[in-house]
Amino acid sequence: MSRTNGLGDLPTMDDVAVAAGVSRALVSLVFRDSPKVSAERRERVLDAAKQLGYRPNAIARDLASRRSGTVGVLLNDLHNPFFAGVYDGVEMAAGEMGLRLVLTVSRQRDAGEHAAIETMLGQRVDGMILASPRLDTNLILDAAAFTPIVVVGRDVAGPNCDSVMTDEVAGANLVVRHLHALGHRSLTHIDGGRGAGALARRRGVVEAAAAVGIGPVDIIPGDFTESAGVAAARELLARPSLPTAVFAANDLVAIGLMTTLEEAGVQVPNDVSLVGFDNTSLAGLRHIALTTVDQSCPEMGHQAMSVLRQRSEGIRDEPTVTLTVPRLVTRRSTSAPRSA
Amino acid sequence: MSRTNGLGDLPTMDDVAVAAGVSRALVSLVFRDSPKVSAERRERVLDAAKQLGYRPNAIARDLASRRSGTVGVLLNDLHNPFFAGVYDGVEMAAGEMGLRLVLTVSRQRDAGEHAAIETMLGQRVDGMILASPRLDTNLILDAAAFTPIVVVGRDVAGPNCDSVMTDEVAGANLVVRHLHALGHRSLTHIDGGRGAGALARRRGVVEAAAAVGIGPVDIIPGDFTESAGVAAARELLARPSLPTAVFAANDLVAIGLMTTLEEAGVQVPNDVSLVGFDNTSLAGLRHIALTTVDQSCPEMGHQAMSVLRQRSEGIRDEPTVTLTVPRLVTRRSTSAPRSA
DNA sequence: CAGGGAGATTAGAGCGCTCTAACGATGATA
DNA sequence: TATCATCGTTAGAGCGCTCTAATCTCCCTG
Repeated sequence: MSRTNGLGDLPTMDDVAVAAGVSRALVSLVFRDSPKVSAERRERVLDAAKQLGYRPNAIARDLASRRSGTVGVLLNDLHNPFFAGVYDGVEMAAGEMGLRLVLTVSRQRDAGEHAAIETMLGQRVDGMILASPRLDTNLILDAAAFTPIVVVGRDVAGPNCDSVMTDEVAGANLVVRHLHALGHRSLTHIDGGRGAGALARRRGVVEAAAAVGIGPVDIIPGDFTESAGVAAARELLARPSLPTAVFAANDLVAIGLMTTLEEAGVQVPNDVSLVGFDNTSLAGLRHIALTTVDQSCPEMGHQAMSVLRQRSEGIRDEPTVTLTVPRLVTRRSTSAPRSA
Repeated sequence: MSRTNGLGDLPTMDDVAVAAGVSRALVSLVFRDSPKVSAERRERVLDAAKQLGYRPNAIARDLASRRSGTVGVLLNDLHNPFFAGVYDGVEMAAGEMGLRLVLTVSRQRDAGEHAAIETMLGQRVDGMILASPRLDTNLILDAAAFTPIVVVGRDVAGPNCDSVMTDEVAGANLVVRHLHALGHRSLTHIDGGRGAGALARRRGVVEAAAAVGIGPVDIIPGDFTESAGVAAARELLARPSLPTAVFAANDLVAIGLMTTLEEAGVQVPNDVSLVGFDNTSLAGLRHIALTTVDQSCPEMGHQAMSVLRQRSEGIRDEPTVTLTVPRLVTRRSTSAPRSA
């Protein structure tokens, strides 16, 4: 993109000022909705602006005012409805607060995340919300030295950096108790690997299982993608016998599992009960009907914006981790084990 | 977000210049990777910059250089995987061309779209890609007076404005011929309403149906959402008899239909064959297995960026509509009608 | 009618960078 | 030795706005 538009130069505030016969400062006041402009002048300025097709240059405004008025939002994977949910909440809160948002997508690559964060810092965003980043905690904290950061879905609290996430332990507890109540006495967990919150989730599963007396949890490594679910299913199918219940790292993984298992003739939930995490729109599809944990993505997004504002207004000082309360959503992918 | 970060002021290029004992102009050259800087000076500057934690201010750079180097991308609905696909293509092309992207999401509201476009114009983006906008054509063309625009999924060609979309007529043809070949002799179409491309799609359906001799197409109004599918299904269920085949405006609508029909005990495809459009990731889920039309979202996104670059480099001058070739993806939601 | 505000308007100095034109130093050329 | 490119470097004028402090009106008060 070498030239801008081939349409000549756009009118500036000075042009409007001349056309309206006032000073540039007055035009500036008009466009910032200042109450100290007389109705008559305001109208004259707006007329002139419309006449010229003037539109304030946000770049110049941001430079002169030394603040961008924007919050950067980093989403990891546009294909995962989890992020759409989080973004909904962020956007709603931003609207309430009159903030602009700058969205970037890192496509699940660490390098992409880092580059995206650097770009936002260069943009001088007034704050950043990182949704389920995979990036190294230290690199995130480094960035937090320049602008307040709120991380969603993972515990990265530190100086100038807060977190908003679900109470993973409580969530895992809900799942384990649900399966236990159905009669399951063993459990396989597909791990989320380096995905945000995966560690806490796994720890929660192990603890909860121990608490209700379900033997050592069988853990299969994975990540947060559908293909991890497919891979895990293949591994399970290669074994002499299937587990009665599988708790996947998230919905996407669960769907990969479900698909692959059913292709192999395994019935869900008759042969294997399946639980996901996130309660994405996918889980709710009647055809999937996945039992899962709702961590209220929009609420997390909304909270993230609130925390960010509190921090940048100085109300908040100590690093905090805000936990949302998870909720079990029971659907048709879980039932009593065949043996029971 | 009143104050920036409470961390004091960030170092500027001047600070780096002083620290390195050179002029600001030289520092500027270094950060723009100019070949005319001696290796020794370059290193000295980079050292000083690292020392100070300097990061170029993109806002100032953009203002001084009179170009933002960014392309604005407007996505309608983050929950529809269609947009994730288009974005993938846009991002890939932007990466190849070394352009920054600014993403905005309008959440299916016309007012949101308009505001988002205004914001991007204020940002002085070097171009805009609008994915399936619902906005009035004239408003889009107005915006095109300020910066080149490429519209994806809808025909809005005009001065400084191009379109990239699937050959809707060909797509509709594929579907109609597929259903006809299976033995269907009547067809119901759920319309996409004001959604991008819906008009062309409907026209294609009607024409193709006439061409193969399938009677007048039964058209039910709707839009591009899952709930439109639910509503359409309710309407169908209220009738004395069901159609043998339904072609939904897109995958989301088809899924809404499928869910609601099956809840009512109707079997897909035994009782009703169902076809979607977009070949989103949802359609491919084994549990959905929706026959649909692939319009290659990433390819459209990629093409959109190419067209945009051609236009801003002046290679392209006449408004053009680029068509991608649709492809029928046959899955389990279609079969011969019961009567056949 | 002087004095004092309150309200409306403006001058002017930046914000942090880019970019053109000019500069000094160096070595090649005549 | 004077002349001239060439290369690396720099001075300085903006880019289009914001924002503080000053100014200018107009009206009220005593």
